[in-house]
Amino acid sequence: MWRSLGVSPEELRCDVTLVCGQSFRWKPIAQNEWRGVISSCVITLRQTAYDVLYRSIPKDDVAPLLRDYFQLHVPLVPLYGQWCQADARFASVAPAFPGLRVLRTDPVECLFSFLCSSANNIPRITRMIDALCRRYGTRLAEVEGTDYHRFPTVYALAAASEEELFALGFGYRARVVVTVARELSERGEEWLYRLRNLPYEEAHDELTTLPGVGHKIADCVCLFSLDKPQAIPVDTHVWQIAQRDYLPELQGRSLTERVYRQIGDHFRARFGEYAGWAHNVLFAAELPAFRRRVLALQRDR
DNA sequence: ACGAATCCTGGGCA
DNA sequence: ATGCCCAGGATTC
Repeated sequence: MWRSLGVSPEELRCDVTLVCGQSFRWKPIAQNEWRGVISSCVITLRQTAYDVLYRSIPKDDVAPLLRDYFQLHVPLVPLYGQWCQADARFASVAPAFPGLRVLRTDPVECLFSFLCSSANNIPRITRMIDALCRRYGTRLAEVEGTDYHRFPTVYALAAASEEELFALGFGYRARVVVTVARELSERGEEWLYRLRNLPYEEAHDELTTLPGVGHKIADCVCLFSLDKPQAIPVDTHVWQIAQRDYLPELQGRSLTERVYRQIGDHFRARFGEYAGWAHNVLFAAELPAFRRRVLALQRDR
């Protein structure tokens, strides 16, 4: 039996939000339906013309969990209005991506997901995370013939062997995952959760003390799981966007630490407190999987 | 401080 | 078929 989340498509659209590389745990199971795991719940979402509906196993009423996960306390429509005012370029792509929110994912899940992201692509990262959960995560339920697992704890990952992860197809990331898991199990998982209470810059710098975590991954974890909406992860796509649309004087330069910071500062100055959310829309418009939407929008004008 | 090579793998492309 | 390039990067030199 479906329950209503009571949120309009302008405030939340699942189609892009769930599969644009913030979380790698959602799978489309039918037209306008997705299934994934949040915490220890297997959740099914259905987008309708007026609302988002949900079902969950085993708990029934996971509305509070979902409202937190989608950060529904943040009104998105006014932010889109503000960003369109601030930037003509944003205004030209935003209509193709209504309701695109930044998720509030679990920090452990977020960190290990992005440790797998280096020199990689979204479909493959999704497969790797899937393998990781199946192998090291607690099994939660079987739904329609598919097993769903909780994301592994750092302690489970710390007990894994590099060889085994390599065999699962992690490549050179196998070592990074195991190393960070062992370091975090010594510091305790709480160390990571406590970063939510620190200012953005401090949380960012703390994260880079972990081996294999540079600016980009630190910013991903800050934005998608640590309540730092001003964090701007500059990946190759954002680097392209910055050179092409915002800071043409950077063309021909390379993405050094200084340049990285300069790009983030530019976005923060332009888009304000929730710059990371705005950046996420521009980023999605750049992904191969969604670029057609932008083209279609521009054709219709 | 900067730039380049290196690391696993899979898909797209010439 | 084969080789090359690139994909949500960090590290080393």
